[in-house]
Amino acid sequence: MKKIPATDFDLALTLASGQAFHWVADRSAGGNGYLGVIGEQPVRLEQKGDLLVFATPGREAPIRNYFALDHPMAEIYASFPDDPILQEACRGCRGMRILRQPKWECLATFITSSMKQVTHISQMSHAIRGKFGSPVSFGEDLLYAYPSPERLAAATEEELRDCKLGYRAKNLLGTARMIAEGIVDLEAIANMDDDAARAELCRLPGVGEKVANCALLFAYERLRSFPIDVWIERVLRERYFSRKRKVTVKRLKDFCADHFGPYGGYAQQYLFHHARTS
DNA sequence: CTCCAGGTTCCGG
DNA sequence: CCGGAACATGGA
Repeated sequence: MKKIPATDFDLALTLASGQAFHWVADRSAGGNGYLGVIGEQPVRLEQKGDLLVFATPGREAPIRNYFALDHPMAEIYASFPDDPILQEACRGCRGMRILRQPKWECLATFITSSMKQVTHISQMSHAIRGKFGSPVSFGEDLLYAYPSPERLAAATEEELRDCKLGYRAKNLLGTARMIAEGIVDLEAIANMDDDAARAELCRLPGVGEKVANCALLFAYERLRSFPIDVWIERVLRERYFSRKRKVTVKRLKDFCADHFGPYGGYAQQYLFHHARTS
C-alpha cells in the first residue's frame, strides 16, 4: 500500500461537493474507499486520518495533482473576508479542496449540468462514459474514462440523448466538434488571462458564464472564479442582500468579484456546499 | 401531480 | 443592461 500525506484534506467531503461526478464509494475489504478514474488511470483511494492510501504504483503524482494537495490552505483560509455567513459555511467544509480536473472532462460535464440536480449529472456522466469511453479495468471492477472530444464528435445527437442529456445533447455535440476541429483549443486557454479564457470558452455552444467559470475553477486552477448558480444566488440574495429590493445579477457579480478575494472560488464552493446540505 | 435542479440563448423593452 | 420564455428529464 502506498500512502500520501494529506493534511487539511477531506476526501469524502471533496468528492461529495459537486465538482466531479463519477466517483463511487467502494466498501470492499471492509474499507471506506472511493473508486474512480483520473484521466485514463483507474484509482482506488481511501483516507485514513492524514493519509491517502492507494494500491496502484505510479499514481502518486496524478493523485496529488488531481486533488490539489499543493494548494496553500492556510493562506486560502486567511484570505477569506471576516464575514459571519462565510465563516459559518467554512466550519463544515474544512478540508474540502477545489480539484484540478482534466479540462475537457470538466467542461463537458458542466455543459450537461444545466438545470440538473447533482445526482442527475452523475447519471449522465456514467452513461456517457459507459457508452463512449474507453474501459479501464481495476481488479474486478470495470471503469470508464471520459470519452475524448473526437469520440463524442463522431457520435450522433440521438446517441447522446440516449444518455438522458435532453436538449444538452446538441450543445455537448457542438462543443465536441469545435474542439475536435481545433476551432477552440482547450490547452491554449490555459495560457490566457481569466477574462480572455472565459470569453474563449463562451464561444462554445452550451457554455455561458457560469459553466465557463466552473471549468476555470475546477480545471484551470483559476481560484478566483466565482460560478453563480441557483444555490449561490439564493445565498447571496437571502443572506448578503436581505431586505434589499431589486438586486440585479450584475450587482451580485460585482459584489462577489470584490468581496471574496483572490481565492473566491474556494469561498463559493464552501457557500454552495453549506447551502445544499443544510 | 407539482416543483425544481451547479443555465444558455434568444428576444423585446 | 434587464426580465421572460423555451428547452428535457427525473427525483423528491
